[in-house]
Amino acid sequence: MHDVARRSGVSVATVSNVMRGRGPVAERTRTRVLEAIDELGYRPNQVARSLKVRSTRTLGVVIPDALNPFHAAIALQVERRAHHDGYAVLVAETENDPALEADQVRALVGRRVDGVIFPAVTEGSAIPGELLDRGVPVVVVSFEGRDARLGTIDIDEGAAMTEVVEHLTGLGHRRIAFASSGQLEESIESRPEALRRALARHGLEPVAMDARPTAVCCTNDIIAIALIDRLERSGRRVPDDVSVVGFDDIPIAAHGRISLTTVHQDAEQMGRLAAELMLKAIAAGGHLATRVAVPAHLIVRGSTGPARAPGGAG
Amino acid sequence: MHDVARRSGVSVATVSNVMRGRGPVAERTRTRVLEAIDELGYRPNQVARSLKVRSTRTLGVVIPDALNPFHAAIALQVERRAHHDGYAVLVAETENDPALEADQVRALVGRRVDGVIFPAVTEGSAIPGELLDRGVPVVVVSFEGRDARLGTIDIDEGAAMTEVVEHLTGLGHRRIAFASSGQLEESIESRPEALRRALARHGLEPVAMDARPTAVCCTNDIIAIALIDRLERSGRRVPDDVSVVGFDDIPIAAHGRISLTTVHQDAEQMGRLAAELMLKAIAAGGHLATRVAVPAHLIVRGSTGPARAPGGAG
DNA sequence: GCGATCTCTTTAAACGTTTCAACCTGAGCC
DNA sequence: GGCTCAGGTTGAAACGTTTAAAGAGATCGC
Repeated sequence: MHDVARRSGVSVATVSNVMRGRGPVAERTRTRVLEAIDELGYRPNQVARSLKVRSTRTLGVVIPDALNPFHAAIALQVERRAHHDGYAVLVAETENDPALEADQVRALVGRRVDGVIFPAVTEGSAIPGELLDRGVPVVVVSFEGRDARLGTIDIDEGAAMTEVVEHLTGLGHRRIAFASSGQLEESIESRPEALRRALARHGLEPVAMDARPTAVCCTNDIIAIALIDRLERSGRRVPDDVSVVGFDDIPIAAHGRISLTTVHQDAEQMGRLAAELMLKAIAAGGHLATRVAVPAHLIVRGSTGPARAPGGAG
Repeated sequence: MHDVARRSGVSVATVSNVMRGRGPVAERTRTRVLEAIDELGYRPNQVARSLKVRSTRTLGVVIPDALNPFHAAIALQVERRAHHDGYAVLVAETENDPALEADQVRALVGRRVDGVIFPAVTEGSAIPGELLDRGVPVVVVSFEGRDARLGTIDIDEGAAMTEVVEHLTGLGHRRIAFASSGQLEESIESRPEALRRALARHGLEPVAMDARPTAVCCTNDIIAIALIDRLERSGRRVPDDVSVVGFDDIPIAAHGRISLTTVHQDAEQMGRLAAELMLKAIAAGGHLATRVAVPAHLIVRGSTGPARAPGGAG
């Protein structure tokens, strides 16, 4: 910047003015400065700027697993929307490990991100609260409101699970199980609870996986698809022997050979909304606690079918 | 930091010393400072530090499509490795759009990333060169060396395609096509060329998709899997009517219902290598132009089978 | 008892911006 | 001609760190 100033015979303050487009600057000067800028290939140093204006124009996205297309899609949308407004995004993986999550968030705080988005927050985590205490706006996409100060993209899991249960019971299923990744640390999991409640309304209870369920609901599509593979490799056909339902509706779920009955969520919309909420909160200079609900509904495909021997043993 | 200094009755320089763990500091002082630090919940401002030390400890990862699990896996590994060394990663999506790519890279330069990694670089892009000119180390994962100054994770597509062609011709296929995403802008695509050369060695030439090929090689697994779906929805069975081979070996390819014959690449290893190359280059203070080759080899699964009527018409 | 030598600590100048207040320079006005 | 006033421009102080160089006590040898 000094070089540009020297070369165009003005002060750095003026250069700053033309870069920022504010403050009055004579047309002649402006063009002279602009020339100098591209002769020198000058690119303003955002870190200096960040230091001065106390804003990094950077968002943190804390994601449990970038390989889950649902999470990836949300993160992608956030990135797009953020880039559009001149924000960059720092992604941090947690691998579902609370210690790593804490570590990552610490790093983000150190880097002074302007806000952090959790595309999937773990149930008991105190992290968002800590961020809010530090004055960092937070938006989570989550099943239900928690700390009132944070932005929430709400998905109505209860309603979705009700649809699932009605579909399944309508097909004659009574022994229904819930499946999630083994290393699930009672985290993220509001879903088994939602299922339990929906079943209860039909006088049912979830059964264990080794109780030969005729249908199983999975915590997400990845698990569901893996389960189908496991079942079929061990000789049980889906949906003839057992029905499987997923959650998220990732792209592969619609593939003819997979044809997974699942709960559809609009990841693109959710990501965009999350980013917009965040951007708005930042612009408003504070935590605007908003909650926006997005619908989720069942899509019936080929992985669910009539129960084999309704109510009977396997 | 001033607060910490005041509270513990020392100068900011001393606080800095204890934070950085360098310079001699008396045990008594150190503990006093540490106490003050956590009483105040002080977190050093990395942006100020970055400005001073002229290093942001941040890497840029420029990725065409975060929804492609192969790219996502590489990015993920980079993030892990980088985090391990105290680096953060800024991800930028290009959506295969050169203009957006340029824009994103400009943003990264403005933010003074210490290096940028391209998990998949577009063929004609001048971008890496520009970065190198600015003194920003670059590593690309790519098919062949280009600018000698950049780090390259090399994959031997020629050898892989040779395996593919041998497998296919061994099954009696002679009319073999190549398929890639429609909006492919002759970018990334060294693969059709590699296929062409491998075929030539058997006296064959690729045919067009509408010439009723008996086998088709896809530019990646996503395309291959989508192709299978399209074919089957239009009544042609895979592999009975047409064989399909992919590239990358993303996780779903191994699923029993998909069972895609494909070229396996170790994304995890590639990501890790890319990150390590970069970290090493940064530590060495320059562009250490290294090329590390990773093997890629064919995995035969169920999506390829004997040609129907060898050499004959569909 | 006095300089030399340690060990620990502080002073102050960066790093590259932004921004506020102050400063010019003409022009317009009476 | 002196006044105000507006448009342009600039000086300099931040922002929160790091780090080289200088300082301040102790300790020690003689």
